[in-house]
Amino acid sequence: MRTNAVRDQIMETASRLFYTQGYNNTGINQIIEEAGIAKASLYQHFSSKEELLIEYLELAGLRMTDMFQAATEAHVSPADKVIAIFDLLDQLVQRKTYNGCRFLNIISEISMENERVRDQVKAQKDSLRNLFAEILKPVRKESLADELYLLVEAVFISSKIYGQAWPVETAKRMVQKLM
Amino acid sequence: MRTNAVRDQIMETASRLFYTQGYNNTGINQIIEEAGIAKASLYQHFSSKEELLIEYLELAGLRMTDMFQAATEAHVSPADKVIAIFDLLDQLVQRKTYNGCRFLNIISEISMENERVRDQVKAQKDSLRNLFAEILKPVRKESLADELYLLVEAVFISSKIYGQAWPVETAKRMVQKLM
Amino acid sequence: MRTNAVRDQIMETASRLFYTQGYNNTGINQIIEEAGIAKASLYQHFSSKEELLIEYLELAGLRMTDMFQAATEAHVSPADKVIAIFDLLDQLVQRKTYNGCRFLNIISEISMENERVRDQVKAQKDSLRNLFAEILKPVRKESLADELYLLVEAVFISSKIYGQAWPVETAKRMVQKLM
Amino acid sequence: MRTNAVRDQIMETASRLFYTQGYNNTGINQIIEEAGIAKASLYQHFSSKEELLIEYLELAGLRMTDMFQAATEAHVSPADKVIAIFDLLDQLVQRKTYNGCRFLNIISEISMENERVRDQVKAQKDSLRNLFAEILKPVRKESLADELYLLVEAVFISSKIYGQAWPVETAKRMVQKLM
DNA sequence: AATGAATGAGCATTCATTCAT
DNA sequence: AATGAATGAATGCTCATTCAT
Repeated sequence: MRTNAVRDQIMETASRLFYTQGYNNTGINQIIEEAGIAKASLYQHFSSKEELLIEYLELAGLRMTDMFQAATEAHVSPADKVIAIFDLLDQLVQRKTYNGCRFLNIISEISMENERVRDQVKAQKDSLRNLFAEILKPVRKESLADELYLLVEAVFISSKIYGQAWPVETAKRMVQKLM
Repeated sequence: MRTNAVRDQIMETASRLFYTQGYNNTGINQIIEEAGIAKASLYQHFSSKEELLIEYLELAGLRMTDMFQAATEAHVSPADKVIAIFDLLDQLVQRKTYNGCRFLNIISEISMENERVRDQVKAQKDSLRNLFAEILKPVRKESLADELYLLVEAVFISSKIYGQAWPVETAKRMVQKLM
Repeated sequence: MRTNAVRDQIMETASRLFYTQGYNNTGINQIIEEAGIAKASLYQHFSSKEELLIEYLELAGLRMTDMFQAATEAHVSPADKVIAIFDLLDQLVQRKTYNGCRFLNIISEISMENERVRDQVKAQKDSLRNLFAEILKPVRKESLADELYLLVEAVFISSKIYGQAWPVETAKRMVQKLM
Repeated sequence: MRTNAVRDQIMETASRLFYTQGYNNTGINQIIEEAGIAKASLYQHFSSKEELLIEYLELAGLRMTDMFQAATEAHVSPADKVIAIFDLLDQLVQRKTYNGCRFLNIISEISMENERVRDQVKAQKDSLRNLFAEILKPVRKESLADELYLLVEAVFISSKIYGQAWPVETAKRMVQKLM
């Protein structure tokens, strides 16, 4: 699969709109208009709006996984790696453009019967749980992994609700206690 | 003001559909069809779909607050009260019909610029945080309140993603550690 | 038919709204709301919205005829009577609340196939033509009557379009020439 | 930009219906049905019903202006040109399909607060006043222009009310007197 | 005489998708 | 590969009118 400028442009536009406005609130017309392409061109590259959604989740998943992975690599000790992840999280949720976790947003918009979407979300969340598990394996604290994972979810969602710093700060304190 | 059967029937139908399918995926047409009433009858009782949403959130908020409150009242010690809340949570998220927290679902569907909805969600979440704070006041552990709140959110959302028991069980273990 | 406060209140409200907003742009709901009565009460007094319209035209016709008649009575000579009519017209079309002639407005809103409405409009316009004819009879200038009538219509409609004084002033000049 | 058959078909249908039934009494559904197209196709060409109205007025304005202009061109003297205009008017208002002046009909249907519509109407009427003014300039009788304009309006509106020939005949007699 | 509740038909508009070129 | 035009189905909402009390 070669790189394709038009396809990338569509994906980039759709991603931005899906995140800032939500999937259901974003129409095909807005996507093609802001991407500057014809409607039929979109359907040449993506067979349906749902296909666009799946790929959006794939892409967002890769990027998010990379970010978390990268954040840990500058550190050696498991504790420092964990802290680095929560520092990254801190940055993410305090951005002005923060509008919640892409995956948590989607599962509230899409019926849970939609297996493809649900699997994408699960896969992404599993990768985070695995990251924690691998970090904690050397110190035999794998059982902590899902606890930390829960805190990440808590931060994602409550930061969106309140638009304030206390949720991530509270979570960080909890991390200290738990480790 | 007598009870109004039609109005209640509309609200009940809308509530069920908003919860099981989501707000955006539920059309007025489906509501009136399943409620067995005429379209104009719906608009006689609710001035808009958004009004229906607001009242749905109000109602759900009252019920949820009552449930949590009631769960604590059978117990005396703060620790027992807290445990009772997480036991209730356990029951909720393991129901077959569980489809996430109504409030977390909505904030992912509705633009955050919608102040009325946002305020409803915040109010509901604040009431939970207050409940924890009041429970913990006698033992001077108010600082724990928001930590417990975060765990509740984590359980709500990750239970929806995974449809499994481990998130709530993990959270309960964390509660033990934290208290 | 005794006087009836409720009925009069409905008629007064409907008249005001029909004139300021137009017949089609005025809903039954707005009428009953602003009149402060129940919907079924309106239908107790008027069998349909069209009935309301007919009576509105009757009432407006009576008032308008009276006004023109009254304006002439302070004068003796036909010329002065005619001038008095155009002076009254001048006042009417320069009011801030002027929104065109009620009858001309209606015939553009209602299908011409509606005989009842059409007859009301014709009757009103005929009464004005007759007034001019009777004024001019003593001086054997009945043929002028319809010319003056045309000028009145011209003033009504062009004043509405332009919202300025020149149409009525121009018409007055024409009257001088013609007499 | 090629001619567009569908667009023209929509415009033609809308024009016919707006004229014969009025703007408010013509629904989008009737337009698409009689034009034989899908609803979304209409909205591909016209962004709203109001847009359809504006274009209808533009088109009608061009045609009307052309007709009046053309009527004068066969004549040389100002007097003959003026007479030619009233002869054309005579033809127009005596057509079986005559249902009033499109512009006068619209201003009674649409709120005067609608600037776009009001401007269209004024522009059309101004063009007629200008035509008279230019015709009369060579003989230094520009002051007559608005008098003649008023007579045209009077003919338009009273012909609609009565559906008879006397209004235009009366107006023609007045023109003779005035010139 | 008066009412609040209920209705069927209609409104203008937008949706994701497909077709012919 | 790319397009503009076309579509059927659905959207949320309003209309004038009627009914049961």
